[in-house]
Amino acid sequence: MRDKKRDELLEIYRLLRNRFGHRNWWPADSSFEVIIGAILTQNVAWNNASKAIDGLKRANMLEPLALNERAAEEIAPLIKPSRFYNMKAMKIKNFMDFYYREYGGDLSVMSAESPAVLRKKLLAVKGLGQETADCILLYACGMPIFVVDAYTKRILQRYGIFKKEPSYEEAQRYFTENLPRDIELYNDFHAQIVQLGNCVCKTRPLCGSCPIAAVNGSKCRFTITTVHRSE
DNA sequence: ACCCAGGGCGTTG
DNA sequence: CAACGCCATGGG
Repeated sequence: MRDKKRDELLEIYRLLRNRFGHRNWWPADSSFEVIIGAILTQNVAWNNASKAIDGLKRANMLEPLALNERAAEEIAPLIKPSRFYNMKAMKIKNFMDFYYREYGGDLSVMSAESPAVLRKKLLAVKGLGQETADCILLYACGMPIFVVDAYTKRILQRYGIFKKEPSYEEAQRYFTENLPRDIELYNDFHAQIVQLGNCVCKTRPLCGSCPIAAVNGSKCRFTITTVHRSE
């Protein structure tokens, strides 16, 4: 059947959704907070990023105008829990410069760009890579862009869809070419994958050294029905 | 005392 | 392009 890949992906999503319920992403009070959160959560547990967000909020810094006026040195101490805080303060700074220079600090103006153009512009901001840019496009701008992370690539490999871990582009292409162009599906699918990564068994089901979710010749089901929730 | 988290950049080979 | 080192906190 021509829709075999599509059905397989939808089956993975169904398993996850059935296990975890709708994830209702992105966890934030505003779209602007999504953008800052996307930077702060780079290579760190969400718990840490969340603390950094609280730090900004307590200083009344999680607003475009306030954040735009502050130097990176003033932002850094507020986001220490997010790890790599000096780098991330500079990344936030770089984004704010771009945000005001190009769009006057107005998200609706930025969101009026075409997804392809905006993606390219975001990637030109130092500190925003593909995953961060795509998180902004999908979760802040509501654009139909599938977000790939380390877990996503591992799923494709451990399911045997790819023999080795695919590149970001390969993984993204696989999802967007085989799934219906459905923003809500893109939204929750990625959230489900992250939730799976946060589950605890012996080790995390999708962590690099997980013995349970390793390829075993047949299709890996991640022991979805047997892993425990981390929450 | 480990290990790893919802990455990205700069530098090598 | 792949494979590194670097950035440098907090929870299990």
